[in-house]
Formats: sequence, C-alpha cells, structure tokens
Amino acid sequence: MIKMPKKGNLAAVDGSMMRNYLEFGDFMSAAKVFFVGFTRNYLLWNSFLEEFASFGGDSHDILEVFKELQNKGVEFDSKALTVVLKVCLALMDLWFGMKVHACLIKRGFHVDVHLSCALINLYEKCWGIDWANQVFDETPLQEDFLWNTIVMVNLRSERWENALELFGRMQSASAKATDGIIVKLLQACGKLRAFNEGKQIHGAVFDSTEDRDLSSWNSIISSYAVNGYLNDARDIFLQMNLQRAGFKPDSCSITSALQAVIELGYSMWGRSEEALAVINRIKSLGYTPNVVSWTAMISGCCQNENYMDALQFFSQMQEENVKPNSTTICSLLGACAGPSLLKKGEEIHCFSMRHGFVDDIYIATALIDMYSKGGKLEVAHEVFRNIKEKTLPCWNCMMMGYAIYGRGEEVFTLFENMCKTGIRPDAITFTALLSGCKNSCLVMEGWNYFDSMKKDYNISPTIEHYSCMVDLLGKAGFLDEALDFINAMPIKADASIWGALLAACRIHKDIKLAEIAARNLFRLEPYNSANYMLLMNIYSIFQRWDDVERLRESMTAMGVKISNVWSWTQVKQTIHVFSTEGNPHPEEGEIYFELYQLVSEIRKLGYVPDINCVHQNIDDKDKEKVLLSHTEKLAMTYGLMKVKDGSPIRVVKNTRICQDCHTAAKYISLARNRDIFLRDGGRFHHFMNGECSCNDRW
DNA sequence: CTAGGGTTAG
Repeated sequence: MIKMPKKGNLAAVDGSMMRNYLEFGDFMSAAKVFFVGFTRNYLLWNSFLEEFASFGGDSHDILEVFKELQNKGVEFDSKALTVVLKVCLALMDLWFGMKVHACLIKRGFHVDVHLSCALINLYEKCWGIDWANQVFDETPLQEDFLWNTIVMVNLRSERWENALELFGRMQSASAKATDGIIVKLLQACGKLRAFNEGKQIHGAVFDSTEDRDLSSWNSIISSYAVNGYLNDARDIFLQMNLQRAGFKPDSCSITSALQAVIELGYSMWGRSEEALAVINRIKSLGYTPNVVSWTAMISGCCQNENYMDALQFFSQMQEENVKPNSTTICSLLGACAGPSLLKKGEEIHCFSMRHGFVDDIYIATALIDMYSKGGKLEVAHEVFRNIKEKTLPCWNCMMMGYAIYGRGEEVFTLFENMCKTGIRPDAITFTALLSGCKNSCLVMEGWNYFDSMKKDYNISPTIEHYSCMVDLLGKAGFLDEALDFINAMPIKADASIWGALLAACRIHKDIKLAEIAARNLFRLEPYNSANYMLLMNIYSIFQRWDDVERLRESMTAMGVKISNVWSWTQVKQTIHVFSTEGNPHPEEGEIYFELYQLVSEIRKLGYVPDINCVHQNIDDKDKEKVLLSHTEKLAMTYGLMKVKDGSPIRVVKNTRICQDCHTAAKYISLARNRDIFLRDGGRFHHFMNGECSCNDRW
C-alpha cells in the first residue's frame, strides 16, 4: 500500500519518482508524472528539463515537454533555457532557437554566460560564424568564459584572423584565456604563417601573472619551431624552468623541442649526428624521451629522407626499453617504403605481428605502401585483401601501388570496386588513376578520368594531376598537345610539369621543344643537375657536342653540382651501394669481370650498347667503357653474382634509369632467366624474359 | 565551451 505523502512533500515525491523513471530510461513516464502531478513548482519544472537532458532524453521529447510547459505558462530559468538551446543545436532547429532568443530579448531576460554560449554555438552551427559573432557583440556582459567561447568558435570555423583579433581585444579587456585557447591560437598562427602574432601570444603568456600549464609552453615551442625559429624554440625549452620556479618540461615539451632540435640539426648542419648530440644533451639534463618523443624523431628523420637514421633511432629506442606503439610502426614502415628496404620492412611487419599490432588500419595502409614500393605487389595486395573495413587511404595506396608498376587496368578495376563500396574518391585517388594512365600510356582513359574528376566528383585538378597529364601526353608522343595543355592550365606550371615535358622530348627526340621546356625548367630549378643531364642526353643523341659543352660550362659557372648517383642491392643482411662518389665497392674487380662476361653474352642475343647515353665527345670504344660503369649495371651484376639462382634481383636507383642500362637489363633477364626488379626515381621496372613492364616508356 | 604533442596515400 502506497502511503500518500503529506501535502508539503508533494514536490519531493514527484522529484524522486521522476528520477526513478529517468534512471530506467523511461522518459515519457517521467514526464507524465509531471503533467498529472500534484505540484506546480516552477523550480522543479525547470530542473526536470535539465535532468531529462542529462539522463540522455531524446531531443524531440525534451522539446515537446518544453512546449507543453510553455503552454502551461511556466517561467523558465537560464539553466532550463540553456538546455533547450542545446537541444535546438542537436536538432539543428534554428527556427525554434531563434524563437527562444526573441523571447529572451522581449522579456529583457538577463542573459548569462551559459545562455550566450549556447546561443553562440547554435548560431555558429546553424547559420554561420558571423551571426555568432553578432550575438557575442550584443551580449552586455563579456566574462572570461564567453571570450574563450567566442575565440574557440572562430577558431573552429577557421576564422583565424577573427580569432587573433578577438584575442587582442580580450587582452585589452584583461580577460584570461584558457590554456586550450592559447594552444589553439598558436596552431592557428602556424597555419597562417603569422609568426608575429605568435610572438605576441608568447609575450602575453610570458608577461601575464597567470600560471600557464605545460601545454601552452609546449605549443609556444612548437610555434617557434614550425616557423623556423629553431634556436628560440630550443632556448625556450631549456629556459622553461627558469620562467616559472619549479616548472619542468614534460615529455610533451621534449617532443616539441625534439622536433625543433631535429630540424635544427638538419638545417644547421645537415646531419643527424648533431641532432642526436642535442638530444643527448637534453637527456643529460635529466629528461627522458617517451614513445611519442622517439616517434617524433623517427618521423622527423623520414621527412628529411634520412631513413637509415630513422631505423637507427628505432634500435636505440628499444635499447632504452621504450615500447613502440602503432604510430611508431607506421613511421618505421614509411622509413622502409621510401628507399625500398624490403627486408627491413618485412622485419618490422613481423615485429608488429609479434607485438600484437593486428587490424590497425594505419599500419595496414603503411604496409601496402611499403610492399608495393619494395617490389612485392602480390604481398601488398594480400595485406589489402585482408583488411576488413577498407578506408579511402587503403584503396589509394593499393591503386598507387599498381600505378607505379604501370598496371593501369588493375588501377581502374580497383577504382570501380572502391566506388561500388560507396567510398568517394578524393584528389589523391585521381593522382593514382592518372599515374596509372601515364605509366601504361593510356591516353584516352587519362582524358576521361581527368575530365571526370571535376565533372562527376567536383574535385579541382591540382598541379600533380596536370603533371600526370603532361607526362601522359608527352610519353604517348603528343608533344604539341602537351605544350598546348601546359599553356591552357589555370595554374602556373612548376618544375614537375616542364620536367615531364623535357623527359618526353628525350623519348621522342624533339630538340626544339626540349629547349623550350629546359629554359623554363632551369629558371625554376637552377641548381638541379638532373635537368641539365636530361638536356645533355638529348644533345648527345643529335651529336651536338658544342651544345653539350656549352651546357657543361654554364653548369660550372652557375656552381651546379652534379648530384650523387647511386644504386644499391641487398645481399643477405647487407646493403651494397654503388655510387659515383666515395669509395669503390671492395669486390669491384670481380664485378667488372662478371660484367664483361655478361655483356659478351647479351651481345650474342642482340644487345648493342647505346652510346648516346654518354655525354662526352670521346671515342665510341671509350663510350662503351663508360657505359659499363653505370651504377645500376654494377648493382645488377653484383646481385646476379651473390643472390642464389631463381630469386629475383632487386635494385634501387635514386635517379632515372639510363636507356642503355634499361636495354641491357632486358637482355640480362633473358640471358640469365631472372626477374629483375629495378625501382628508379619515378617508377618500377620489372624485367623478365627480355621485356620490361614499363613498355620502354619512362 | 575548457585537453593540447607523435600515425597512412601524390
């Protein structure tokens, strides 16, 4: 038998029944308690709305209850109205929110901070940032909280300038910015390249008597670092504890500082040993890098294409008993993918499996990239097949994998399958598609995808896409069309565009167009020796030795250094590098002996040395000798000598493979019945039975 | 509304 409560307790009973219902998730019963209830206590009506919302009541229901209460003539307090405005935001019901707003103004309601905040959020989401800013300007009482809100909202809407301006105003109003705002503002400065504003924020933080947390300082360090003021970044790091007594950097500051330091090491000395030396100094100050710090170092090295140091840091990290996480693995796989370190990549793949990193989509994507760049497309595809929920980057990586092999048809099939799963392509997808076209010489398909990206997917082509098209048209022999295409481009042609055209002129032996392309290219990249070599190559084909000499002289006059050319191949655990600089390989004699044998073998099969590849006006016999010294030939030969029969030879070269080496490799694959994988500057060559997967266009 | 540092594809 339920005891009837005494009159004075009615409200309390309603309240507890309501809570019971709410706790069981029965919102509408809870509401009924109210509608049929005994009491008309306004405070309770209001708190009901709040509780309803905080127990996760359905937004539509809350709004219904609110309207019902409104009809009953209930007066609302600011908390209840805030709840209603938040509900409006959730439902994107700007119309009702505005009615509430109008009601507030009409009744001269005291708009408190939370209410303004809710209004600002509602207007920003439903109508745009300008109206949110207007609400802010019309709010009479601008407390700290509201300042922070309006700055945050502007940052969220990517109104960086607005946010910075508001920060200035809030300084004048002596409002205290939260640490989060400081962090976000500094990030905005980074995006804007607004270094002076960043410095002002630093000054404001430094001058104020407010205590800032580590994150603020850390982002200050980062903001100096990303703007290239690495010395300042380092000094702030080292002086942090001086600025506030007892204030010690944490692992976060170390990470920020380390990034600065790594870049400092590279930019000042161009070497990672010095970066490591500074890291050691940091350690001697008593700070221990954590997994994030190490990962930052590793990815920093990768960004500077210093893959060996990245791998070195990895072993050092393990020596110091810091466990890698999935982010570290991703960076490391990137370190292997860049220079095609297949064996190392396989090792890290095993490592990650042993340590339980399975089903990580980032790792899987990095694996696809690593295996395709390492020359094992089948394994890359296997990894791809095993991914249950394929994301856009997975598809993109896989497509790019097939593209660099020149397997355009497979790229198209992947694209169609991807679209069938409902994933929308992005700009990178089209780069993969167009790369597939250019490496397979599929001109019609290239045009179709190029037209389709804007028309069907509203993706504007970027310089990468234009570059693919120029490369595609040029390689296919449509040189004039390629030039027209460049002239019709809405954006300014960069070095990749003219470089693609120049390379095409080499294939199709068009010296007039080559000179036009080269003129533009040299203006954009005056110190890139590869460009000069390409033109020199074309002059050599036409035996124009005067021009070759002139070019060589202007290179000397300009101080263009011929960049180091190297090829390498891996035998067991060792990487053997063949380079135009530095010491020769210790087994050089044996290698040349084998190479002579090889050349006489393939001559019988029809190989003729392509002496046009030698840009010196010397005797033809001497030219043939020069050809033999090409690093890719040495690496291939060494592979043949050391890698057991039947296994493919894998060679990586940092620049484009030369035509003679390309021809020779085809014959070698035939003579010795070997698969030869050669990754050069731009793509993959798979030599097999006297043919190359690139169809002789690269 | 406050918490921010290191991950994948050209």
